[in-house]
Amino acid sequence: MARSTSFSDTDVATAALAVIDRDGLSAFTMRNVASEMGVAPMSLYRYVRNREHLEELIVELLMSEVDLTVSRRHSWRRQMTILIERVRVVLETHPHVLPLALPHRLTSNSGLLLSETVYQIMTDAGFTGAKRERANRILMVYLLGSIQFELYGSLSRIGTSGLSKLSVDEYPPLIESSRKRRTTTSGKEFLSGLNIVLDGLESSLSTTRNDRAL
Amino acid sequence: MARSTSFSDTDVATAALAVIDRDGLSAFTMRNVASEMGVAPMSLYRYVRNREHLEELIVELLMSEVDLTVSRRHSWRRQMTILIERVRVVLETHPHVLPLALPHRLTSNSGLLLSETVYQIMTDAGFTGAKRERANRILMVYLLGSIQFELYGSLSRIGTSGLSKLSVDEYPPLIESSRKRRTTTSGKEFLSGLNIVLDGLESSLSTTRNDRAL
DNA sequence: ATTTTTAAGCGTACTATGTACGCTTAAAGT
DNA sequence: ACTTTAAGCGTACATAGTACGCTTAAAAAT
Repeated sequence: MARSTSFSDTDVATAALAVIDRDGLSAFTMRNVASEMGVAPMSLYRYVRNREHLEELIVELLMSEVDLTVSRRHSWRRQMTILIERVRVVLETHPHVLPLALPHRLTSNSGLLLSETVYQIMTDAGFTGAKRERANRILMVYLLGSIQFELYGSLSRIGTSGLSKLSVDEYPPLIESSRKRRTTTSGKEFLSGLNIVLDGLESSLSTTRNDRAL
Repeated sequence: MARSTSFSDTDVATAALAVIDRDGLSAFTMRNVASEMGVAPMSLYRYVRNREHLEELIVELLMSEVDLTVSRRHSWRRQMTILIERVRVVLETHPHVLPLALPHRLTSNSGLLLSETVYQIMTDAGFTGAKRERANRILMVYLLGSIQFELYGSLSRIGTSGLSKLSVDEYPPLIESSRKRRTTTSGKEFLSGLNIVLDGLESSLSTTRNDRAL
């Protein structure tokens, strides 16, 4: 009965993501995103309720980039490794978004789908009841913690060497390069650590009681 | 040769922490903190360079609350459990500060001391070289991830706002799990998960190769 | 083709916040 | 009492989110 919308949720999120990837998180303002879309600042509010809503759209877009299909022919460990590694890769591709992604990941539909997939793999692997709950939690915790560790851990190391006053947003190329230098290493560390966690989970699968003495 | 300072770093951080604990993170503004200290907004800048500096002071204060002394008579698992649990308890006591604590934890002196203590325990436990690095990383990752998970991640916390829009048919296992989470204390989950991680680490201690087939 | 309807698009403006600048003044040492 | 230096702060500005309401384009109805 009236004009149709010019932008989809994805369009808006894509524009915002472009701004963040290009100019850093501090450049993520409603005004900049609107400018990226070629509209006036207030026009953006025809598509999002507020900034937080826009953040949700961004995370939704991000998480939807993760391919959730895994062949069931693989062992559950391999399935899990493939899946979690994919998330890590996607998030590492957009390093500046991480501080947004963490708080919003579970309110996003795609985030829930990821959890759901992890859950499914654990179920097929034979985890049930409390063990499944715990396994699911540990895996998400490991994923979250690793991402966090890479993000702030490596940056603060730079800071120690005398660049601490530089913010991520002010010197994106510097941060970028240091990140790339560490990526292959951190990728190995990530998988190695994941294996340890999977070891622990695997042994819990065959144990009757896990509340061993501390 | 002139007037002496009225406030120490700790004084300032304490005031800021009081504001955050009482009124939440959104109330953490330079003006509010100054008001809490009984001075004008700009007076605060005699004690901190900027807001980020103040954030560092807060985290420093927080982490210094963690008692790092652990009896070496205990097994390394128990020592580690005690230590990490203490951190969790402290952070849980100031839930609103978490979003600040995560980015700043490694720039804080106390944060580094914690890492060192963990490192010491792992060394005494017989971890060396790459295994020790990995073990240390995994433990910090687990701690960070768990805190993050409790803050943003638990589905029960999202409650109505996040899950209500999802039909039960779409995500049955997740709904089921969020129900169970309400009955379990996060502390128990935390320790249970930590045990799994420690299981994995313990087995890595006796294994020559950990790059098992994926 | 004309009219009607409804939302797209946006100019204006207000609020909250961080903080630069520079003046005033209190207090510590002489 | 005097000098010195930083504590304390009033003023002011830039940035960012966003409420409000007007204008207008485009789709539906006639």
